[in-house]
Amino acid sequence: MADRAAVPEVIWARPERAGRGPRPAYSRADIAAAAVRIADGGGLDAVSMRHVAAELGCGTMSLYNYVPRKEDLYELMVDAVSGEHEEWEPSGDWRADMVRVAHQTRTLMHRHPWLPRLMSPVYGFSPNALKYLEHCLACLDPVEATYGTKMQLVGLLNGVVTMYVSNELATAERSRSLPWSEEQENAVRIAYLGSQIAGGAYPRMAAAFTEDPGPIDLDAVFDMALRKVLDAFDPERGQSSAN
Amino acid sequence: MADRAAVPEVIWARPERAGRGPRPAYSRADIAAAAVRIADGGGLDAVSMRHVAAELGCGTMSLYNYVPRKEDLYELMVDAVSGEHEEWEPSGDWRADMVRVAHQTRTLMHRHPWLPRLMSPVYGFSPNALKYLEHCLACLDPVEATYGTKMQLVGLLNGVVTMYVSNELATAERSRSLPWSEEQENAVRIAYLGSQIAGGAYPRMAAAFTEDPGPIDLDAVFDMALRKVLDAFDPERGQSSAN
DNA sequence: GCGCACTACGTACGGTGTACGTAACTAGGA
DNA sequence: TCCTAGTTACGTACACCGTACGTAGTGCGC
Repeated sequence: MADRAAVPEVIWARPERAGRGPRPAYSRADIAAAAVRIADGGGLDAVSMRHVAAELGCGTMSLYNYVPRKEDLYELMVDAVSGEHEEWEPSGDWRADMVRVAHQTRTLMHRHPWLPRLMSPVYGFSPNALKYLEHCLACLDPVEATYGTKMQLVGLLNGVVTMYVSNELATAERSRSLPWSEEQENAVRIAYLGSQIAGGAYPRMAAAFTEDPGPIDLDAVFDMALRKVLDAFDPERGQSSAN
Repeated sequence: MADRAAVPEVIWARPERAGRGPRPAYSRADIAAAAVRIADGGGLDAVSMRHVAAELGCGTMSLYNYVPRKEDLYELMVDAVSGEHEEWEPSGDWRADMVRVAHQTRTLMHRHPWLPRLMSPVYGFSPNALKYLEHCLACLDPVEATYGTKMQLVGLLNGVVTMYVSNELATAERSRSLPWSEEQENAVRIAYLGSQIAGGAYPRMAAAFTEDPGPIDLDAVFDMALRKVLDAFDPERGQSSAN
């Protein structure tokens, strides 16, 4: 009725079970799980209302009883995998705890490579996101700072992790929808890059690419970036700006 | 013919003008400009092959002579606006230069709010991206570090800027496609958040939201995050990790 | 037990990316 | 100089998308 009207709605605010009518055949968790299963297996682009409905075993339009818009389906998915975040008693060493949080987020994103693309601050208030944030703030209890600053740290850390994993996954995820392999594409791009650099217009880029990088350890690079960000927020280290 | 075969291709490697046949009616720059115009005006989702072709004034399928896949159209767009990056003679103060670069990127993203969504490392080797990277490396000449480390700094800085602007723009961009206003949606979400917090399960979140934030100055927050990241990379400051 | 709100779902519409076929055109090789 | 192969131009068609709408059937609250 007037339910589909142009009034904003947060999916978490509507009850799973309405008072009247027949009892819903699926729970929100069922739906999220189905969508996550599809995304894990076929990439985010495989998540369509039709596919999810088929995976659930119901008609396409029945899904709209549970999920008013596809955007809400995404919100369900993000919340579901956010629930995979393991929590622990804060150790007292906030840096160690935050490193652990970040690593956990990274492995989560490796397990669900579509997650970075859905990472959006507007999903920040789903039930499991609230739990996660509360846990982060608990880990930061030893830090002398306002909650505003702590939220900034969590946000920046999440952002950096998301960025890093996005980069790690970008080519892999991209090649999923392309009719050629990741290696082929890389080879062509590097060949083109080489031809450009050979022109001499980009001397520093040329130097950067002839420089022996040594063995590249993605994990180590990730760790280093992490530590740098945490260093920047450590109140015990000298700082050039007020917090 | 066998040109559309499953062989990877970088759009920058194919010549704008082929030897044979009639001369192309549009340049790559024309096409990129048309797409950018549409995205600026109607959001990234308004960029469809049909719309761009119409904006150019040609048939839909004619576009495919210039742009083999839509993905390449995106690549054209990112490169085009990357060309708006202004360059300057490095000042010798690399921190100041990098701050300037970051601010420029941010204003660029405010001018083209669809840019963050298209920021992908696979687009990193377009002509204007090469120019941009070379300029960044030139600004970092005073820094004693390998090019690898410098590239990491540029990457991390870009990532942080992208993250920040994404967050700034997320709700605004989202509300573009929704049938209600951003304020309405925010009000509903905050109301829900309040109801959750009132439950008492998230004491720190509750404290964070009752804490008087004072006047929030997005520019100042951005500047602070920026400085923290730069601090972390400054070799003249003590550091807890090898570079 | 009546009525109504809810569930279920088929159909249909307007949009998307793009494969394919055809016609016009032009530059290189004979 | 002419021929022909490769390009440009573009209409048609297909599979798929999100979702508005209408119609049954179901079971709770009054």
